[in-house]
Amino acid sequence: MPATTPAPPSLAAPADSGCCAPSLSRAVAPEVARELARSFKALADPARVQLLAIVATRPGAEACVCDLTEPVGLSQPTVSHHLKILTEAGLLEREQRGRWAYFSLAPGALPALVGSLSSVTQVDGQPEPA
Amino acid sequence: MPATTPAPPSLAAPADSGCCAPSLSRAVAPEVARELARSFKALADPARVQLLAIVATRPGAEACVCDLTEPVGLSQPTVSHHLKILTEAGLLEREQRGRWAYFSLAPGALPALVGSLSSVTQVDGQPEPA
DNA sequence: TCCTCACATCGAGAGCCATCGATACACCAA
DNA sequence: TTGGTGTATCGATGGCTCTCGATGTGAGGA
Repeated sequence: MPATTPAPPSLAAPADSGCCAPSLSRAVAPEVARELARSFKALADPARVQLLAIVATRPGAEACVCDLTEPVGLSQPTVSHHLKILTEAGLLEREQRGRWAYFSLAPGALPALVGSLSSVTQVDGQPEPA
Repeated sequence: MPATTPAPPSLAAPADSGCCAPSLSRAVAPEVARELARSFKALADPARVQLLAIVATRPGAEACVCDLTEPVGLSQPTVSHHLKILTEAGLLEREQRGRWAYFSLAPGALPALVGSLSSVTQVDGQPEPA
């Protein structure tokens, strides 16, 4: 919808200045943004999304590495690498059980991430129906 | 909880095979995972998280490029680059208005992304209280 | 004790990405 | 038409990351 409004900037800025209001800014602290981005980076790989999904849909919601290499079609070191990233991001939990390392969804991690994103973008209360 | 269970794998697998069940897999289609990862990759940069937050918290929930360069502390070409990535990911909408390009949150984009993630990881119904 | 197995780490190579200055493009005003 | 201004694109560069084979590590079983 290319509205044909001439030039009224987002808020009450002097007509001359065009747009570029005085910069209220600081909508989100840089550290918060960095932390959020760090979490999303953990989700920014197809293999890791698949790993999360496979772990989540397993009976008991847990899986060992050998359960995961075949479905994602990657080598064992690579899968181990991705699992480490997911664990360090707090999305998975690791539990050594004998020779096997079991990975499970970290309870509440994803909802917390979603909540942070929502609060930062102010869409938590009103999910902006399409 | 480091349970000391000897070796009972996640589900009913033959004792000899250890773990590595027959691979039910296909918890999520590769294309779906790729698409989800693509969206999250757009959020996997602190500058882009900040941009989203700034746009969202602006009165009118829109901003032009010149509104954004200063708060994020990046050059105009770099901000333009990030905005393009967010737009191509469907998270922002671009509207040319005279000389200015206004960016606003794409309605429903973030909730949809959150929904996809939740359905893939099966945590939508039960948010797994910590 | 020795072997086997599951997993992590190491080191290397290839590709991707964030960032910038320079520049091109589009639009408006005079 | 000309000049000024807001944005997008281009090309280069440095850093990051995905991936693998090889190897190390620790736990169980014979």
